[in-house]
Amino acid sequence: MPELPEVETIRRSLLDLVGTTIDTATFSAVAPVKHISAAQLQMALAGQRLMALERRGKYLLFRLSSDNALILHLGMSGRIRRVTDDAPAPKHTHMTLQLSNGCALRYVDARRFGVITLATHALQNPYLANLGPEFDDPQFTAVAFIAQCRRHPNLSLKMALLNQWIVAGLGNIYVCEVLYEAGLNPTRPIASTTETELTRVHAAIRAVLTRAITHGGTSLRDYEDSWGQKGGMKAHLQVYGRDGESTLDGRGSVVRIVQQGRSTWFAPEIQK
DNA sequence: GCGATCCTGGCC
DNA sequence: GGCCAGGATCGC
Repeated sequence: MPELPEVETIRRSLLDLVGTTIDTATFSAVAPVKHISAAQLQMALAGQRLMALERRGKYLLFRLSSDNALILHLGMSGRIRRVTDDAPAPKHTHMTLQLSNGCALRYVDARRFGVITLATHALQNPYLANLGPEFDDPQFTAVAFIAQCRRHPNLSLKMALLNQWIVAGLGNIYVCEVLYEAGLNPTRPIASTTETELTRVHAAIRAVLTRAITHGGTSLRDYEDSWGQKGGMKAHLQVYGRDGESTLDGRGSVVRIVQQGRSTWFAPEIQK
């Protein structure tokens, strides 16, 4: 479900918990814990102080006093909720962190496409190993972006932005929005694009993600931050989910196509 | 590259 | 019952 802006919004909603200690960590029998057993992870988390909360692409990183980091990915349906009472855990609660301030964090993920894992110091973890740069990294320049794109000439623009190695954090919503803003057809292969066009894509990535974070992400169905607050970016989407309608700004009409099994929305008259 | 696959749930 | 869903990996 969540892309970079949603994960970033969740991260910010958790920042007041930095400095608290994880008293206990418990897992469901089918928790999507990877590369370590739930029992080992439970031991690695108990008694740990939460030193910092970071984000890498769509991954949320809980830095621990042991120098390890708890890594969470929310997949399609993952949510993180905080609770201060002892209300029963909702269905599909796969991890509960009981914190020293009396608050508990719940990781809820119906489809279990998410990931719960542990990284050692320096964030050694296979899930983070092949991630591309952050969109706001000073080293993520238009020149660097174009150079990475040119290594994959056969990829369509849609697929190039959706994989996580050219730039990290984009998902289906924001890829559609970025390509609308750049005025490019999502089916265009990288090889057919000019430097100018890719420079526009680079600028659009930065603009769209920044705007989405400002609005607290996009709540289509069930995305909320850890307080249960929905994001307001949906009201600003130009093309995503609007097949048969006009773009939000009224400049064109939106169609839906399918690329490698994923829906793409775009406005053919505007995106060439 | 492309489709299949991992899952559950909501909607038509 | 069928289709769709904010993701990513793994085959051929």
